Amino acid sequence: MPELPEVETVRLGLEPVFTSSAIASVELRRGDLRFPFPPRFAARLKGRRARSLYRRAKYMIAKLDSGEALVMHLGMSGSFRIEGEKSSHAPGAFHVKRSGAGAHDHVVFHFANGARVIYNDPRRFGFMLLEPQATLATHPLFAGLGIEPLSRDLHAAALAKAFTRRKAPVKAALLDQRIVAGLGNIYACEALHRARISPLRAAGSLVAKSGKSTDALVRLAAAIKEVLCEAVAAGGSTLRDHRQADGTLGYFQHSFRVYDREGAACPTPRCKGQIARIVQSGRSTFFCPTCQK
DNA sequence: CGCATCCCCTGCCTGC
DNA sequence: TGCAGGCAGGGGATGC
Repeated sequence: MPELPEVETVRLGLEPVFTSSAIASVELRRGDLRFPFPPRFAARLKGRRARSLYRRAKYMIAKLDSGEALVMHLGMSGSFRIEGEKSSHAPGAFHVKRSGAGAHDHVVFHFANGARVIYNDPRRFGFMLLEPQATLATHPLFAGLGIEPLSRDLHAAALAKAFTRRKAPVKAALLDQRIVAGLGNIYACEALHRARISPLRAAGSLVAKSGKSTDALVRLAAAIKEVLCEAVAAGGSTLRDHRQADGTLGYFQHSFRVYDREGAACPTPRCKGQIARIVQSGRSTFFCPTCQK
């Protein structure tokens, strides 16, 4: 389920576990997810401790005290859950699940303090890698990544530069990881609606002749940040509730203005339009043909 | 090179 | 009730 806000929520939940205790052992329940696990995956993690857990696009990266980086991607259906963690919430309660392996539990990290982090992924589009920290930036998965959408690097001029002469629809351009890294299908739709830009417009048509940015790109850059920030805040709330550290959608899904709302009235004030669904690059696009131009 | 299509895999929902 | 078909939030490979 994860898009960037969900990955960020998962990262926030996992960070204290990964950085406060060493990995005692790792159980692999199968040899591969999307890719085979790296050679000696469990052995290279045993005894290691993470100095940090950060996010780039939709990747989570744990910097280990061995000099290696554990890279984790949730794909379409990956999630983590935490078990066996001491909680200040319910002192004395036996809330620790004695679960046997659930279906599709593929990896279990056992930590020295007794916590377990379990990776579950029915579709197995997720993956984990172990790479030297020093060369991570040049790894094929990371070398070509575009602008981090929640950073200061995302602004109208940067979008103008990236969109110049691009004939692909702006929706496709927003999903291109080489342009904006980590914006997924839902939030691309949501951002375009908030910016009142049609997903069908050629990306290059949003750039001024001079190559400079336009009002539309100013709105788009702001809309991307705004919708992601709101979703991260919503995910963070559910995390603080201690209900889901697992990356399923938080209640922000109830705030979608267009995604999965085909046929509904456009939520833009005074707009009489109706949300439409089309397919672009093989993926659903939801938008309002009336107010998105 | 830029862009569209297809595919990896499983689960869930819809319609017959 | 069962079953077939379509669809899913990611992203890489392929081919035009």
